[in-house]
Amino acid sequence: MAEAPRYDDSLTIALLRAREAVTSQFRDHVAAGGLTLPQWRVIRALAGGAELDTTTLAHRCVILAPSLTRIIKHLEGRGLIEKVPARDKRQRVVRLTEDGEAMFTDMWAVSKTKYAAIEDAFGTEEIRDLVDTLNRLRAVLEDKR
Amino acid sequence: MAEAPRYDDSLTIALLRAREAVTSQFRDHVAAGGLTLPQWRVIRALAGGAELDTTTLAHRCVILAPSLTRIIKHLEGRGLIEKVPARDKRQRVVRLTEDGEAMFTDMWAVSKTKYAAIEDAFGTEEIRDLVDTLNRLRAVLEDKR
DNA sequence: CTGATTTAATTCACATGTTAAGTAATTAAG
DNA sequence: CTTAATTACTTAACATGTGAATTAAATCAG
Repeated sequence: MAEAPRYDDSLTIALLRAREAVTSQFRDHVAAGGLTLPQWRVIRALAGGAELDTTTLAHRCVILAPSLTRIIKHLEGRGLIEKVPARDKRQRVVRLTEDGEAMFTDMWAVSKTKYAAIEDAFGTEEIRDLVDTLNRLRAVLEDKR
Repeated sequence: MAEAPRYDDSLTIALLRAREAVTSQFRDHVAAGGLTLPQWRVIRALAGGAELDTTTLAHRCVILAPSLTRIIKHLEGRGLIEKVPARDKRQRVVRLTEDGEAMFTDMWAVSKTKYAAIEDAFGTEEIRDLVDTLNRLRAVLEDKR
């Protein structure tokens, strides 16, 4: 019989739980605006007039291309984003509509306070260190591939 | 126009990316065994003869109950896990079959080396600190609710 | 310029995430 | 003992995750 792995120590599990703990702080607020968290990440990435293609958006929002295709279709149908003509006709470039910018502005105000509450609870510097550590870990693993 | 949020600094994004970077180290190996990562987490949680109910399993594997219902059905259909009669007839208690234990033993050997490779690349102590930090963050946020 | 290759998205198929509603068994109130 | 409340899952419906195949446009080789 194999040794029983210790699961509480697992980096994978810790990351899953921490991600859930953090994102759940925002989920209800975002849902109140009729958005899911991935949809909100897209809105946020486009805020301030940015015009981004699908590949860039997918990377910044950490969403896979097939999911992003569906999300863009959804948000476009709701009138929150719109297509922008692109030189390269393979690309789909999008930006927020006026309604989309308004939606962002409304929700961002509250979202900021929720992020601030997390910083208050855990420590601003500790969070900065954590983000730095996570990014270094990612860099190391991506080099390994 | 709203201020453009800085996305690279976002704790949420950093967690998403780090989780993806870590889990992707295991995905191909697990897929070679015909399993998904959530399915593998269930196998792993049951390794060594453990008999666990759905609620415990869901918590340990960080899988929501509806997903776990499907996963259990799937793994049972493949003959990797089996039901165990429970006193409380509301509960669904499961354990690995012989095939399931064999599957775990085979895959765990390689999985361990992959985890060790991550520790080599990033530092065993750094990872322990990171896991600790993630768990403290989670504890703080869960208290806040 | 033509055909082969590469790139950017989309579509497809299936698995999981997520919330809400439903079902059956257990426990608690009286 | 009987009923109300709770608990443990399950089911349903929709959104996203994931890998493979497809389509269309741009680029490259000759």
